[in-house]
Amino acid sequence: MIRVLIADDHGIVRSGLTMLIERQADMTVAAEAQDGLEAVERALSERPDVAVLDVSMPRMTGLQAARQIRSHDQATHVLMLSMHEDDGYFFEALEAGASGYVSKRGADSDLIDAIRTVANGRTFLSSRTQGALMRQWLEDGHTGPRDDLTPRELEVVKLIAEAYTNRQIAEALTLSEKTVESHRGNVLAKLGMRDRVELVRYAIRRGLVEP
Amino acid sequence: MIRVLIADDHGIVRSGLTMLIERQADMTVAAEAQDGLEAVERALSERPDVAVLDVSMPRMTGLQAARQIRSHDQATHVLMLSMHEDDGYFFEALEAGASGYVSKRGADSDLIDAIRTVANGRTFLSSRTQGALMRQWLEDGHTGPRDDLTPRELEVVKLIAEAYTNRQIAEALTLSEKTVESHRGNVLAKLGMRDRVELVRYAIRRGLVEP
DNA sequence: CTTCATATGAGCATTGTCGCCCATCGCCGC
DNA sequence: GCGGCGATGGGCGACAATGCTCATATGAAG
Repeated sequence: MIRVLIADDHGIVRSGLTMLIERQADMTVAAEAQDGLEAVERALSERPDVAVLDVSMPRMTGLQAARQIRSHDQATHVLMLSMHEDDGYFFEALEAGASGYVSKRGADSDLIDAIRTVANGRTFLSSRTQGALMRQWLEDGHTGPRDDLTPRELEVVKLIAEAYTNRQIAEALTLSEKTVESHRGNVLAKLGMRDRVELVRYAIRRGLVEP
Repeated sequence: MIRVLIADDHGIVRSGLTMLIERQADMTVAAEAQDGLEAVERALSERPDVAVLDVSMPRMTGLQAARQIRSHDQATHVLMLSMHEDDGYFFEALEAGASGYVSKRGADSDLIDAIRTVANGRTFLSSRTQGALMRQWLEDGHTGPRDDLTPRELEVVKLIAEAYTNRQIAEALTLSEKTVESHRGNVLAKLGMRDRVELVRYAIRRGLVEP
């Protein structure tokens, strides 16, 4: 019996998913959550085989929740549910430890197949595009490291996205303002961005901070 | 028997809604559609009692579809389904001829109640907030403020969150940079914020832009 | 041992942002 | 018609952010 955790902030969607899963002979819904934080709590207490997480949820995104769950419990496999198949969260989801990525646009059978696949410890991709992307991602040696950014740079980006000024970041990290500017400048160059506004969007996409 | 049309671009959501409705003794799903245009076609051919339309769909939004359906067939009542209860589409939905507005965040029983309510030609509101808004809307003769922000200010905020500089916004809107700064300044004051970084987060929270 | 990445920091010039005050115009409600 | 608000803009000053170049120390990788 595959025990599944459902996390989605839309009650109606949750009901639909639950009915879908309960209709399968080999699956049962172990818990439901209506936001990311609750998803992490329920995942750690219920220890389901599969956690189905919506990408976008209040309090904590699906990406952040996936990181939390995977870092505490490798036995729970994460299946990410997204609105659009072409959104930018695909790679981030894999880096956050997700074993599968399914679009809500897909058929319900896709979701069921995906749950069975990731429950067995394998990886599920919902579209051909993503299959190609995945192969490229693996070939590029992205198997271990998760970032272009160094830990220090990540810290700075996080604070920038929290609306800290360079000076405030310098104080918070006990650095010179100049050093903060260096890190920020290096990050902008690495990501091909122009200003902190783009960085904020990046940080939110990556689930580094909450909107 | 209440005959229902389901229109949503997310297959998994469609399945959930269909199961939910088919489980009711007095309802049946007469048709499904995966975008707005198809929703109009199916509504006009099947003439369901209730058309449940997602606000955001490809090819034609739920709002446009509602207008089309209502202008051709007053017998079909439209129930609008939205992602967030606080999005700006509430008033527009009513103006487009919707008889009800339900958030996907609500419980499944809300949706079922809403379908029965609008099938009887009455109006359904899914949340207390919307009840209050509705009363105000009726009292004000639908001059309802959906935000603290004026339309112009919303435009500017949107562009700020898209990483436009003041100068670029001025060009895009054919304005002076000074005017853009005025709008931005007024918005910052209204929302009690300090800089554009906070505005970006606000805009993303509000769903004005994608991260 | 040398090379490379990371972290740290400076100087200087340019551009962007923000706060504050002000003015005009048009529209709407009383 | 008066008063308020929204949209439009100007001016000025202070501060923040960005670009560019450069320098140093450290530790890991070769």
